Amino acid sequence: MAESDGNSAKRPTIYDLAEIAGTSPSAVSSILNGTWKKRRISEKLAERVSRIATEQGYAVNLQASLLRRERSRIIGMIVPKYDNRYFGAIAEQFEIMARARGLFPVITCTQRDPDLEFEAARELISYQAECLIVTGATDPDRIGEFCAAAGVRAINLDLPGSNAPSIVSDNFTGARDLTALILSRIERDFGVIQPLWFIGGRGRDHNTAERLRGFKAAHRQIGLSVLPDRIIMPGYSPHKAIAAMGTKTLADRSGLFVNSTITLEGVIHWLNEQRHGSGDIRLGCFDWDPFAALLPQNVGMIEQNVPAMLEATFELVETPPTGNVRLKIPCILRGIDNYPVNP
Amino acid sequence: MAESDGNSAKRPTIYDLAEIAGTSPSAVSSILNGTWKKRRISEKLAERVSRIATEQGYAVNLQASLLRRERSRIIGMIVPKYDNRYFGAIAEQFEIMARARGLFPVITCTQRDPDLEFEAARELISYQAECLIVTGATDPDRIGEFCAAAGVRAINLDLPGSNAPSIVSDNFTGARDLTALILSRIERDFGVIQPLWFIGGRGRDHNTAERLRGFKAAHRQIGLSVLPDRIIMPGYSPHKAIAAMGTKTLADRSGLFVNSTITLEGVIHWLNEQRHGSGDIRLGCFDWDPFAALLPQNVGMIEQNVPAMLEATFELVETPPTGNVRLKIPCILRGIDNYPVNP
DNA sequence: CATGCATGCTCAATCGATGTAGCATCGTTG
DNA sequence: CAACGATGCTACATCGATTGAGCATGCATG
Repeated sequence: MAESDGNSAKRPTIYDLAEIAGTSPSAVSSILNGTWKKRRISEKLAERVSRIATEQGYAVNLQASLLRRERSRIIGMIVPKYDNRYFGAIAEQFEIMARARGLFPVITCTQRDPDLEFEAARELISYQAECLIVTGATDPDRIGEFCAAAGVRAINLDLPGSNAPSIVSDNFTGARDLTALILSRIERDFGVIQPLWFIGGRGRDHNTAERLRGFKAAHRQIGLSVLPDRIIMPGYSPHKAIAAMGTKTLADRSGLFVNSTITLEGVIHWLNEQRHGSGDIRLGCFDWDPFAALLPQNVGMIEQNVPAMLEATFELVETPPTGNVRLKIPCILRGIDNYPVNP
Repeated sequence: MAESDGNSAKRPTIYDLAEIAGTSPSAVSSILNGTWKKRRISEKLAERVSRIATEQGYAVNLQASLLRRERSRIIGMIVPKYDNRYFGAIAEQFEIMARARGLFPVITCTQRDPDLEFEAARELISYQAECLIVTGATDPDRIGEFCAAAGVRAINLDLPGSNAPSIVSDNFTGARDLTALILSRIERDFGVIQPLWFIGGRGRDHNTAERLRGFKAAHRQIGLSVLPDRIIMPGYSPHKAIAAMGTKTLADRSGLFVNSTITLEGVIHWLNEQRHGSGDIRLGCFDWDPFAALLPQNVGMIEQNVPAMLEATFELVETPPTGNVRLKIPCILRGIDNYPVNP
């Protein structure tokens, strides 16, 4: 970044304002931080100093202020991506709810990169965050360990860890219900009962494992067993999904369980290329997207209950739990009955 | 937030580490911030202190560090929402590019609320941000004025202001080209040449005004004039779009210019309710969304060139311009030819 | 053996805001 | 008129990291 011009005035401090107003820095400080009544500063001086502060474009130096205060009221969050509705909603709701509680939210995006996750966590702690919400981290325990050593509280959101309280969706039940829905729609629309494909995610990832467990449970419930070669876990990005599916052939009347909206992008791309565009496929997707819901093949989406998850998060923030809780928040199944695709 | 437990150790400082290591705080400081070679600290001591720092979970207190340093390297950004691909991409790219330049990005989301925008800007300046990227602000000049008074550089992104350099998409050309595309598709698919509807945004909003200008220019180009009662500007949110359209009747073979993906959500909802689902409508939308692109009625989307916009932004960050530049970044028209909707 | 220089550290002032302790002035009361 | 309380301020230490100045030691050189 360019050095600030020599001529452009430096940011004014309480010492500058005190000199202009002909008073002391202490008075200025207490006037600007609202404690002036308690300190018996006259209304007259308070008004004059406030006016000068506005004129000079004063903004408190939080570095200095927070250094002196015992609490920062900063609450940090790391999120992996901003490229889908789920994490977007988490970030937005988090900021709103934090502000409503008089806290200062700071969010950092970490690109699903374990090292960047760790560096970002360290950075937020350096900012004196009093609490860290670790969202969708690939290695939450590494961060949890550091937080513990630094004496900062950590809460895992979306993906659980073993050394800090965790709040996750009930992935098993959500996936089981979505799988059951897809299976029943295939039967209704195509008249066939057959195992589905599972596409997206990583096998070591807790949520993917849980969803696969739900996926299998729903199959078992109607006497089907899952075919191992129909489980494709190449990660989350669209192009990885496309590459992984490139090797497969998908019969008509197939059903797909798609593990995330970002994977769904790749899946749809692939289906369109394979001329599977129309009525010969049914799919459901874990996570909600308003436009994806309109895809003609789509029979249902799982919406994770972001407000409930964050409500639970802030409850843990406000009253730290004893022991290592793991909360499961039920998901919302949004069944879809789009216009008929087989006219 | 709950007070930190009395028993949990406070965060260690360089003084704590110095005592443990049996050395001075200065030595510890220089070892941990990388200036120790210049200060002729022995490798042996450096290693020992580093080890102790790791053991103790030390993280530098940025409040103290930044207070002393002359530069913060913090670069702030405010964005209105995280609920669409455009702002999500801006936020994500901004963080990546800032980090690549050795800067510390801090982003705040302001809900399109002018007061919150201003408060957030003030807060970022209080964090000692050296530069503020003001994205999609409803009142950028208010923030620009404050930044000028505080001696902090501001750059307007997405929506222009009059007192700071601005980087905006070429909304006029983008809208004109998209409008021309929709008009030509209506002629091709329906055999009619008629004015389109314009839906979404606010009339006083610069981008909406520019897009409307492009919308009108494209009509003029083929000898049509725009009908004033077909211009609906109720804001951006889906439910506002639905409410505003509730009063209108849309003939078959109509064409719609939709001003944002978030408005499009409401439009699609309304169309489906009105049983306009299938092949009797064509629309185009300003802003890109991968799933919205698959809507059968959709004939094209404008993708704003986020990488180019941020490239230009960081160029301004690095070499502050003289005078009040306003850069226009061309958009990308993504024409879509979805599977036939009139089988 | 005095001098110079390199090595390996420590000391202390500093950044800006905060808050406790304290000072000066004024009016009131016994 | 002394004592006291209220009013309206100021002085100063403090938070943790940084950094220029400086100190002590060891070794080499004339």
